[in-house]
Amino acid sequence: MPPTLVIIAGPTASGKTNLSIKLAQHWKTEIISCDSRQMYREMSIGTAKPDIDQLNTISHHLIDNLSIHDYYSAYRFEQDVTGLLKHLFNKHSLIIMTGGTGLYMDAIINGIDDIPDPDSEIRTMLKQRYDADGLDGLLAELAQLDPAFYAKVDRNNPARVMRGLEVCLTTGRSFSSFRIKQAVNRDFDIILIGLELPREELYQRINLRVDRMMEKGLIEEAKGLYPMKHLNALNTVGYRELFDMFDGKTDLDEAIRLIKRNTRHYAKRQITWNNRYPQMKYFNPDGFDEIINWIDSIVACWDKSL
RNA sequence: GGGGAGAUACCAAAGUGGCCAACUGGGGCAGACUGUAAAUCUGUUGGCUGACGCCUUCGGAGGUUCGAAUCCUCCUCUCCCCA
Repeated sequence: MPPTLVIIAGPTASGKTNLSIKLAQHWKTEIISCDSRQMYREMSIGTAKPDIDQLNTISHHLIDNLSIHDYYSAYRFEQDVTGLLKHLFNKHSLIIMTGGTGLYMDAIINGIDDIPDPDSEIRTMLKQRYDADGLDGLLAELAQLDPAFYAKVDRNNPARVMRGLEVCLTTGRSFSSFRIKQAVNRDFDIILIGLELPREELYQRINLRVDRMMEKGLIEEAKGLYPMKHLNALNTVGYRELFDMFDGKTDLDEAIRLIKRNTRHYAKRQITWNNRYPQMKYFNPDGFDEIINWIDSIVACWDKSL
């Protein structure tokens, strides 16, 4: 059997965590998290991390490995995961990766070009320019420095425009010149499993989970992080709505309403993202046996062809 | 019982004779996305159509008008105030 990475994808609250742990127990293997927020050790309740028992049952990687003050990126994730896998495949022929961060997942599936980390001062400067003067000046500069990228960026999207610029300004080269979509050859196989629920049911689960987070003390957790609210890691559903409440912009009921709504929106974006993978095979999160059978059948097929 | 206000699309709410299939917000739906991505951005939301366009809408029934969500009459319902 060739080394195999089974990726469990699906929108938030679709049951990825529980299912992955059951699968990991079945195969006696380990789990790599693919979740941009569960990496931060300062956040727990609002990111729906696996609980202590779950973490003790199965060993998880890339959870609590960062501080909210740290720099991180999809490229670093790709480096971290490929490094980890090299090591883990010595112990297991099958590894599970679970999580909802589409871009990170994509960095593993399709690879991601090697682009230098941006200079943090340049990043800050661009943000300040944007806040002060808006997008027009930045767009004009981007058109100069990288006409090819300028031609296809979404010019309404400040994040995209600033990203292009920060690379141009940091490296002295055009952003486009780095974005070559270099094909990757992984020395392992990937099986993509998507979890799917009727929309209505998914939304119910989301609403319920938010209520549970509140019961577990999300407000307290957010309160502790409030002084750092400007950090990007804290620009996260469940936290920023509470920060607004602390600022007196909303009351508690409204904050909860918004957390639920924004989580639903987030789930929808994840579903849309996953649609880009025609090879993704969808299952109901309760379909444990079907999933096992499906994966076994694929692996058996590969074994035969070897 | 008397007086007043109002009924608009999934919800809220503008519109007060033609520019209205109807502002706006919410909610929904759909999409883009190679770097802090739980982020950031876009489209759409009466029906049919690829499109031109056509059809049915603004509580109900009539009426006035070349033309009505908008004016008139009656009816139904809701809300508020006084009793």
